[in-house]
Amino acid sequence: MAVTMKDIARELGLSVVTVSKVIRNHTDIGAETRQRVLKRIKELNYQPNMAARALVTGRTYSAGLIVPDLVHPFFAEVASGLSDVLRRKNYSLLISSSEGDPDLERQEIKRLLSRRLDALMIASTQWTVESFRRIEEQKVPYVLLDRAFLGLPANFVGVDDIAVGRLATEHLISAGCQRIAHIRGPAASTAVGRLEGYRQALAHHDVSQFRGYVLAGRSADVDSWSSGHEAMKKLLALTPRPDGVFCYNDPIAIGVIDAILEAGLRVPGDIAVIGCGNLHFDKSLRVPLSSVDQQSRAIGERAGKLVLSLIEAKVAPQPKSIMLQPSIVPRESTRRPQ
Amino acid sequence: MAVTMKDIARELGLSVVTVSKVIRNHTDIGAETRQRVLKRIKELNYQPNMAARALVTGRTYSAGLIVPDLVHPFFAEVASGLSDVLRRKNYSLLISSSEGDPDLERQEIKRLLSRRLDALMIASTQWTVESFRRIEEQKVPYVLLDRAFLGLPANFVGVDDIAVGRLATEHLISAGCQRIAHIRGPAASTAVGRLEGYRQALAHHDVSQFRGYVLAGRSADVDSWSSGHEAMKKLLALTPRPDGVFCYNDPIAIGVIDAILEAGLRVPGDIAVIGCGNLHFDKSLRVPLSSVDQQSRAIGERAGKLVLSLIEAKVAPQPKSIMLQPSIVPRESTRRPQ
DNA sequence: TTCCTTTAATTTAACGTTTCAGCCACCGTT
DNA sequence: AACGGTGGCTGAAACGTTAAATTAAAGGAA
Repeated sequence: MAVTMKDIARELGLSVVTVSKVIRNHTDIGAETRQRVLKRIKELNYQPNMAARALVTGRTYSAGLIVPDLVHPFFAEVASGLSDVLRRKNYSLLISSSEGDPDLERQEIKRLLSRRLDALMIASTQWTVESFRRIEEQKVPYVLLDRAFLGLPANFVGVDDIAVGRLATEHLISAGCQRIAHIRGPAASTAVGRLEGYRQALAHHDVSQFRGYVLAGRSADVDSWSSGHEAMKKLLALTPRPDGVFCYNDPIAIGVIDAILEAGLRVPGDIAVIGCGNLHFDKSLRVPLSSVDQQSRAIGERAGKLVLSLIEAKVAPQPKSIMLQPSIVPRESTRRPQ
Repeated sequence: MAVTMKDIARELGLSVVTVSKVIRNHTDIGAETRQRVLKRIKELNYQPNMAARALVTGRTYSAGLIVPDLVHPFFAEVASGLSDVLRRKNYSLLISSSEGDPDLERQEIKRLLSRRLDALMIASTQWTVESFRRIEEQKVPYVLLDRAFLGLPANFVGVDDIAVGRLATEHLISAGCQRIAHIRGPAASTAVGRLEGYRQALAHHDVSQFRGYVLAGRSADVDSWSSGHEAMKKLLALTPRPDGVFCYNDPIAIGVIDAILEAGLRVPGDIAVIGCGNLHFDKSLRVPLSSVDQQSRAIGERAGKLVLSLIEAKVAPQPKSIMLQPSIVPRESTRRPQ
């Protein structure tokens, strides 16, 4: 079917090995021969068969990425940054979605492992570390994205979630809020970290903590909006009523704002709101939304560089944890006169 | 390194072929032998080496997707739908981004072809059909997504763009608009189709067309917002001023709305606005945005089914063009008292 | 008994590369 | 003239699998 080295070698009266060496830029080929081969390669539009190459070298020049949701802007940006870095080094990227389902995720890990990828990157929705042991057995380097696992010494790239919680809460405090609630995310490390940062900030600045001020958004990513909307209705029923809300992510924050407005209150006048994710359209919302930037794209880029270095390394180096620092993007939803 | 068939065969005193046949469910294996093999496979967590399999069968069980921008919700949803369909049939998906750059796209096509993928799907940013000829030469089935090429009889899955333009424009007409402007997209088939639909609707309903009412957004996807914002400022300077604007996509529409509000006018009171894409957050915008739903996810799913059928087919069937029908999602930005 | 069929396995050869170990001719030394 | 080095190339083997052809043994029909 497609052109092979053998075809080229036969045509030019050379051995296959010679052609192979030209392609891989070996030095022990004469200038004239090299030119002849290159010329013919161009003419025939020859492309090496990566499957064959992979078989003998054991390297596929491709990496896998498993995310819970491709459509979520955070993961889309991570994927984009990643793909950018890998492309430059001639790596391909296999992307698959776990749909937030741990079983599906395990299955995908298995599938990707059977493709003998050079590395795996996973934003995991698992509860246990069993899958990762599997990966380690196969000696495939892997990097956890966004969500870390306590007690699993693995490579990790993500944002510093404690800092996220701390910055957001301090931002509300400096906007003059006195009664700050938090709508937290699901039981992953990210939500735990942000909650911890929230607590730290309140404690550090001597801001009172009230009963019932920390609520869990129902289901994390599936329709965050209604999750935030519901939670905010509960918060509005409390006495004293919060005057600031830090939300696990932006879609939740949007639901929260909608609930506040529906109740006839103003944002940020009565209640200030901050989210996390810094989505593109935050500035065009009914109330432009203050948010914490998670450095999504940078996470992808750093992860890309990290896996490339892992692949190059002959022996597996000590696992590395890369924590990126978040930053506040203030907008209308927290702009209050002091 | 990893477990191979040879290992299993040796341990059980069988030939490699027997093991291979068990894995592929061949009938000519005794029940007892089959059980022994399966048991050992489980225990060792054996996974077939896809590279080796691909080498001999010529099929990689993977497909490639090239999009201009992974972060764009439209392509993210297409990818998501696609990945869903392919996963069910045990296919993997290689995704790469062309960043909207035709040269990069050509390069990515080359890269993916050298991986001997079973099929390719491309939302192309090219001007010429040369790349596609290349793909045809290699006899790899491919499907164009979203953007078609006049005179290239290729498989295509996308929305009916003329219908998009027609529906949007008719929606504005039925909202009582008399002077309808259009901010069009770049020179791809999608923008051409939507413009055509806009023209058809105006003609069909005897609505006047005014000089300067069709503007091109500067650069398509790169910062559509400011593109829409700028264009709208030009439209506001015209006499007569438009009372309805149909925008190529939602980000442009958001920029348009912002420009209108900045000018001290009301949406939809003074000017109604409709976009295209039906993005998730449309309902939470400053002015909830009416939009045309493009069926992004369905496009991905249909494309997935189409490529699967192309892969199964022994001879390349007649190219098939699948046009999905768009639908209007009315919201505040076009809600006008008659 | 002999011959044919069926079942359950095996042997051999490919797939398209890379790796490794040579080989040969030529050159400059001594 | 013999030697060693070097530049430029080749042959054989391997990577892990599947496809095609073959064999061995057992069972059934004549």
